[in-house]
Amino acid sequence: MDTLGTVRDEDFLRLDHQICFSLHAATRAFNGVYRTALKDLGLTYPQYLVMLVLWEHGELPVKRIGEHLRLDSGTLSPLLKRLEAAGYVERRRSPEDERSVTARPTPAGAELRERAIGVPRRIAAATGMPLEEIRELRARLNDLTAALNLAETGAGAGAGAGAGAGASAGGCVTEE
Amino acid sequence: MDTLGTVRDEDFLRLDHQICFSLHAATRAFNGVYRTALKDLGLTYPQYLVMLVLWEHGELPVKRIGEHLRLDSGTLSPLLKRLEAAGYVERRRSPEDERSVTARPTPAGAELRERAIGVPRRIAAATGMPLEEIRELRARLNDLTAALNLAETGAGAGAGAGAGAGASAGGCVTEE
DNA sequence: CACTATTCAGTTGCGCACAACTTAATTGTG
DNA sequence: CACAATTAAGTTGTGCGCAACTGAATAGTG
Repeated sequence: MDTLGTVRDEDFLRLDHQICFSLHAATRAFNGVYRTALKDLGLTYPQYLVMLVLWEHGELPVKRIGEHLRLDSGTLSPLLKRLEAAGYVERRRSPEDERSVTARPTPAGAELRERAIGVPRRIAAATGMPLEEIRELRARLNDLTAALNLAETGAGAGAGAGAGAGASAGGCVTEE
Repeated sequence: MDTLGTVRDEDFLRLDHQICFSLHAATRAFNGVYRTALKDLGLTYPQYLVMLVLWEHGELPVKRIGEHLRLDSGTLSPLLKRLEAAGYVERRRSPEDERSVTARPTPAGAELRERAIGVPRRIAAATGMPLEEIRELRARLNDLTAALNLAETGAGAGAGAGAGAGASAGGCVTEE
């Protein structure tokens, strides 16, 4: 098996190109498929992610939505404003903490879920992958994300094994 | 093994949430790590991708860069303008086809490669993955991207096996 | 040759992502 | 209680990604 030490920097530049670009391209390909699938619903893909969270949890403070999706208020505030303008979401200041704003689906937003419920199946079909493989890939990506987030927030080079990768995933993605 | 037919739509909504979000999150985590790694060089991650292509191929028309990275002129034109403003890239109209504009690294851009050559190793270390696993993941993502692009550009539901997925990847990513 | 169709780069407009900042409310401490 | 530190949302500015469009150059057709 290759180790980091046996590969020349030159080769790394090429491999780097490939892995990071693959991820980049896969995400944009996913976005493209979602874009068409969500066009009828009038949702963008990030808006859809927010609605998935709200459908699952009901009313949530912006902060909590951000924790589920790893997004900050700079992204969520205008996004929620647009969802509110579209009539899918209601926002209001929390009575017990005036700093906090909670969002929840309106009746129209709840109804939207019925229309969105066929979307994931179409996406899964578009991947042409069996569910088992999709799950496997998901697990791999979660490990990767956890390792990268870990590496970025100070922890050493983290060069060793992939151990501990799964640990820091807690609280990130909505776990199953 | 699961097939698409044995899973309820409800469960799909949750799984969908997870796989597409995992990809989304992994890409942003990658972006974050690159952002810090590229800060010294004054490059963003997409600018780095363009420089990788130019370092490898020398002078290229905007069109070709876009084919390598799956980006259109709407994204590349302003990006190349910024790279030009930074002094890393030269642009000029092609003499034999006045519609075409070619870009190539300036001396400063070529010199930048020497400073960038350590970046991929740091990224690889941050993933905490052995190279074999990275390659495996990359292959999986390329299949996924190919299938999604295929599904989007007309071809039927593409629900069947993953067969043929690798085919349409030709011409997309810079192959090894 | 004239004239349409295509190709390529660039621009505009919109939404997302993120850093940096502002404002307001709450918490903690002397 | 007063006052600093923290927390939550929102705002601003920059860059990417993409759809839709413009304008110029080339290719193709009668």
